Amino acid sequence: MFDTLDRGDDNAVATERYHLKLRDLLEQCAALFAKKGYHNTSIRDIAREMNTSLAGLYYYFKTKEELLFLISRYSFDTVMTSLAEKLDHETDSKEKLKILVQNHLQYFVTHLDAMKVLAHESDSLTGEYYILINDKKRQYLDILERLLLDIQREEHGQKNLKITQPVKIAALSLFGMMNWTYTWYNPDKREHSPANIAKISEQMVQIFLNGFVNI
Amino acid sequence: MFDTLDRGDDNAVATERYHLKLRDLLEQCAALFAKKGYHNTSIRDIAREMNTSLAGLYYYFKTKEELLFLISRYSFDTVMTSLAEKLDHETDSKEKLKILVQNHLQYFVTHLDAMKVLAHESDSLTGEYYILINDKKRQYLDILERLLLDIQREEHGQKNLKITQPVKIAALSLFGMMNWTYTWYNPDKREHSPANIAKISEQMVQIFLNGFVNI
DNA sequence: AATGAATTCGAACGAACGTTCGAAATATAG
DNA sequence: CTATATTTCGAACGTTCGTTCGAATTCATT
Repeated sequence: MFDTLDRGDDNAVATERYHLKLRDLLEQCAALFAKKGYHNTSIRDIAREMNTSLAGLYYYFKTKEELLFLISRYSFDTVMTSLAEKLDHETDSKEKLKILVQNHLQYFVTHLDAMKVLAHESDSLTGEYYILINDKKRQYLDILERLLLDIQREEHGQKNLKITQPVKIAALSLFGMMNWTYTWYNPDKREHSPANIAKISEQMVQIFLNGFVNI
Repeated sequence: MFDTLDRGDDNAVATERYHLKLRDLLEQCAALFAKKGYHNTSIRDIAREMNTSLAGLYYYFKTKEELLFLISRYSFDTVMTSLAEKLDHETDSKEKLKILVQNHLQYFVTHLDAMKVLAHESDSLTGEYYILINDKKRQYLDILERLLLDIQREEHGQKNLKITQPVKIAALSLFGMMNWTYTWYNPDKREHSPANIAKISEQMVQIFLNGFVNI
C-alpha cells in the first residue's frame, strides 16, 4: 500500500510516521504547485506552508524534481488503480468508456491541485523521472485506445485488430477534452458544483461517443 | 501593422529596424520557451541564441514577463485576425465551425513554438498582462460559443438566445481537443505531415460536430 | 532511564538569476 | 564631416534559489 509513496532512494525509510508525513507533504505541495506553479514555488515556500525548517524537508526528498515526480506518480497511480477496479465490474465497452471519463473527471475535481500539476507540470521532469511518468501516460492512453477499438468493433462489426490513426486521434482528442478542464474548472463557481460534475462528464461522453460512433 | 508589436512602454521607438529585430526576437524566444519552458529559459540563454549581449536585450523589453506577454499577444492577434478574415467569406454556421478548427490547428502547427507558449505558459502572466491576455481568450471563446448557438438554432430550430451551460461545456471541450495537441503533436513524425493536418482537424470537427448535433 | 535510530534544525554555500547603468559603438540626417 | 538619435555592450548589483552538513532534538524499544 505504502510502496507507491516510497522514495526512489536506496536507503528509504519505512516507518508509518514517515509515510504519513510524506503523504501530507505531497498533498500540500500539490496544492502549492497548483496555485503558484512548480517553478514559482520555492522550497522555502513549502517549508513555510508545512511549518518545518528548510533543511528538514530534504529528509523526505532528494531534490525538488524528485518531489514533483513523487506527486505525479502518486496522482497517476491513484487514478489508474481506481479505474482498474471500476472497469473490472463492467463488460460493455461503451459503459467502460463512460466509467473512464467519470473516473478521470471525478478524480480531477476532487484532487484538482495534484491533477493540475500532473497535466501542466509533469513535463518539467527530466531523465529517468520523465521516462517513468511518460510510461504511465502511455499505459493510460493504451487503455483508452483499446477501448475505442472495442467500441468500433461492436458498433460496426468490424474486425479491426490494429489501432488506426483515427483511433489514436480520437483518443488524444478525448484526453484533450478531459485534461483541458484544469484550465477552466473552478470549484468556487456555482455551476461547477459536485452535482454538476456528473453532468459535465456525461456531456463530454455524449459529445465524444456520438461523434466517434457516427463517423 | 506594426503596432501589435509595440512595447507597452511609454517611450517606445518606432524605427523599422527596431520592429524587424523585435519580431525576430519574439519568434526565437517563442522557440526557446517552447523547447525549454518559460521559467527554464534565462535571459542569458536568449542572449546566447540571439548572439547579442545580455543588457542589449533590455532595449526591446522592460522585463522578462513583458517578453512573454509580447509573444502571447502576437500569437493571439495573428490567429484571431486570420480567423476573422476567413469567417467573413462564409455564412453557414457549420462551415464556420470547420473554418475555426482548421484555422486554429493550422496556425498551431505552423507556429508550434508560439502556440505552445500561449497554451502552456500564458497564465504565468500577472497583473495587467494577465488581464489583457485573458480578455483575448474570452473574446475567442465568445466567438465559438456564439457559433455553437447558431448551429443549435439551425439544427433544432430552437430560438435559443442565451448561451446555456451545455453550450459552454461544449465550447470548452472543443478548445480542449484543439489545444491539447501541443502535448502530442510532433512535426517530425511521418503521420503528422502537413497533408495529414487537414485530416486531423477534419476528424476533430467530425467527432465534435456529430456529437454536438446529436445530443 | 538508557540506548540507538529516526527526524528536525540553523547556518551557510555557491550558483544562477533578472535587472541596471553609464559608456561605447553604430546608424541617420543635415 | 558633424551632430544627433538609435542601438549595443561590459561589468556589476542585489536577491533568491536549491542544496548540504553536522549538531541537536525527538521517538521507540528495552
